[in-house]
Amino acid sequence: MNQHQRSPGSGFQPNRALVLGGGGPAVASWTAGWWVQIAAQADSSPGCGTSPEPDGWSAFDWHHRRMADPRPVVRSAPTLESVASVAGVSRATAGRVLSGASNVTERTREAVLRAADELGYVTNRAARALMTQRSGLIAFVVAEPEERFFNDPHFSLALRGAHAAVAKLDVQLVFSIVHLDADRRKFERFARAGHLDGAILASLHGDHPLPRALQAAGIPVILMGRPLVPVAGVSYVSSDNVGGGRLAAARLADGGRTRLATITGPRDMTAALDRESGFLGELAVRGRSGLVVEGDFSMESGRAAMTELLATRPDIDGVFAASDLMALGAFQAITDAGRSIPEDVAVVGFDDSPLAATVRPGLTTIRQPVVDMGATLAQRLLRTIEDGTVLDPVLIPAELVARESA
Amino acid sequence: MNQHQRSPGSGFQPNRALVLGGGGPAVASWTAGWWVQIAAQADSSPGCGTSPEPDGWSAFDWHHRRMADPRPVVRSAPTLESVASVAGVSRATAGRVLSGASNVTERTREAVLRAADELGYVTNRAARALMTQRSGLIAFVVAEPEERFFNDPHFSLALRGAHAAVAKLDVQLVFSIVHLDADRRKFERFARAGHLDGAILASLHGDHPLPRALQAAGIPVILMGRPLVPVAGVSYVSSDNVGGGRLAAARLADGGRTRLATITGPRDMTAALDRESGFLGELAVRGRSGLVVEGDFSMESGRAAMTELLATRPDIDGVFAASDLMALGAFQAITDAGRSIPEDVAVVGFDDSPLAATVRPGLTTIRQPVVDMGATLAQRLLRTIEDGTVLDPVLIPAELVARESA
DNA sequence: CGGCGCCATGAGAGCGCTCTCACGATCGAG
DNA sequence: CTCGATCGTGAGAGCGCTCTCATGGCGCCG
Repeated sequence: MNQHQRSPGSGFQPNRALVLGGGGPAVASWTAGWWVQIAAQADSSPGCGTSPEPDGWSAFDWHHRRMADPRPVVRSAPTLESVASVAGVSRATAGRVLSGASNVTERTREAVLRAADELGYVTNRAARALMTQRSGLIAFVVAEPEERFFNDPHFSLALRGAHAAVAKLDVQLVFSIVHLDADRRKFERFARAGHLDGAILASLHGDHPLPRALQAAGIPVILMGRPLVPVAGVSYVSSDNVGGGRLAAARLADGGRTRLATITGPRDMTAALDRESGFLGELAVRGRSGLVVEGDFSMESGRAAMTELLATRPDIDGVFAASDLMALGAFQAITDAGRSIPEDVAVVGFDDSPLAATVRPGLTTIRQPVVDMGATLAQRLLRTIEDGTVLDPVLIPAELVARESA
Repeated sequence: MNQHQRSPGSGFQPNRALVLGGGGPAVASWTAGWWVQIAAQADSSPGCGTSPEPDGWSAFDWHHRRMADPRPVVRSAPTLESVASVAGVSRATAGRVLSGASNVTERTREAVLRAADELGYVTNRAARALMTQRSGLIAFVVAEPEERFFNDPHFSLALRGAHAAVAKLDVQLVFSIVHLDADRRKFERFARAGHLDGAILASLHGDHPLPRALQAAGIPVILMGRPLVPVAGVSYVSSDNVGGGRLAAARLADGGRTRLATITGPRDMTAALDRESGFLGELAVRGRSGLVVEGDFSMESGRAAMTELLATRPDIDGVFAASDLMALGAFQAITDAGRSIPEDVAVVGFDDSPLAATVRPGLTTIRQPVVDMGATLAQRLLRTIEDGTVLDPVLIPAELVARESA
């Protein structure tokens, strides 16, 4: 269906990755402010024309190589010691000032700060971590196949919220996708070895072992979405999926639609189950019922489910898709079947993803404030890290965003 | 335009975040495998009903609090020392085995490995980092406002590629958005303090100071996209934007379109400039010319630009938008103007983002293999970190993906 | 059989920091 | 003026690891 045609390159060169000459010396030998590295064995192999391989190091080799590396690395980052000597005080006192302790004369305080500023001193995190058992690192972990994460704006929006919440603090976000069991074990090792201060876990299917494992390793955890099986001591932040499902049902019913259906998410996630039960529950309250087809939150599954629905019940006139992506898939199926939205079939989605507003007709959907959720997750996790308090789970209200599709 | 309507909550409660009782003890006091934390002052404040604030800690406070925290943290993670004693060897020998050095008898080797396995030993990264000056951390930095990052799939796809490339190694990705100057300084501090091993910088506008700053701090850097101003010792990976622009022009011209225009990206980025010059260059070769309107890669700017173009030259029949998002914006403007795609106006985008295939009509676009680029960036950065070699910049060919819109 | 070299191992010195403890100076109370 | 409390400061002990250097055992050559 799609024709592909290779680009000729700027100068119409042959069909492969181009390597540009120049643009910087091939051998590094630069000098830094307070750090000097000297590239020893040049090996400025000019080629590497095709995709450069990471020549299959294992994690093991990576460190091994470093050890074997004869390159002289001159350390010269300013240390607390040097700050102290410049300021004419002891290391202890300098440390006191820099970590904000009281019990310091204003005079010495100023002297130390001036010295630190002058030297461009920055606390060495490794050393600090070694003492404090705190790394200043929080992980944002997604337990989905990579494609899913990146196709669904949902996760990256949550990541954004978490990043924003953490941005002001001296905490950094480590990003990880943990899909396979091997990934998970690798991540667990990292968490334990890296003194990861805590982790936000998003999109856990079924009874995923990760929360329990991290918990057991003494690492505070918070979940995005209610877990299928509760884990003691692990809190979560979820949107009000049941309420959202209800809103969707009400919207369709109030709009006069009578032959209704829902395309659910994967049944091993509470988000899917709750949206479904909210939808069906609200219909039941109104003395109605609806068809149910299972999807997996992806656009393709939405299209397939809708196609199936249209085949089963050609007179269907209202659909609630448990994600916007599935709703858009449904859009395609409906259009392909020659029907129109919303005249023939009304569609309600879930998420209010950026796409919802841009498609035509605009997608009526249930908004869950994902960015806020991400921020809330980070904030509460920090709280738990700080003093061990495990806050109660939070349910964030969903709201209907009415556009043209229903 | 959009009506909003609040969700009633599962139980039709009032209009605010709901706090659930239960779901885990409010006070943490759990015991870990080899790590015990005891939550001292309970303060299980049940409220936090609205959006919980991070009660304004500075980076400073965060660590200060920790210091002031009287909570007894019993360290009991197995150390190299304990592994050694279990295996009946010295710490040095245990270390040798665990870091893969040779010069160890098979017998002792096995003994150490068994002991390590038994104790669930994991190398303490802080301690290792302190010695090796290597953190095992690589940053993926985006120098854009947050919205941009998250609205444009481009970046997250690159992040995905980088993550994939790094996943096998014992290296973790630190994710950061650096937009404001304050962000940048904070990040620089982190980089220097955290012994960040290297950084991938994406989407730099103009002559951004970050690469130079990191470079000066001795931290290897690689750029996604050619920088406007070259930085000595800093390599990059870019798609062949000029070639891509040419392909777009050729496609439109070959399709018989004669009244052409391009919607460019922001002129402070080479990606935008190169696509534009490729497009105009190819037209020039064919003895033609085209209108130019500047956008900023976002959908909204594409819509605005297209609206402007249609007003200026109502008879326009072919447009090259320098990003898919802008192309979709153009779609809207064209449709809103009552014209049809591709009959009245043909549109070519750039990126082949996931959206391109799903819109109707399908968007003809220039594919740049962003995921691969992300991976390549990570691989080359690792190479530089490893031995100081700065590889030559790489240009990755773009290719035309033909769909219905042109 | 003495001596040389090689090799596996252990002892120990830090990496840069935090934090405890001891010490001298200052101060108010008796 | 003396005594204990208070306070700012310095000395120093590690955190857990890597890596250098010394050591002692063994094989090999002369």
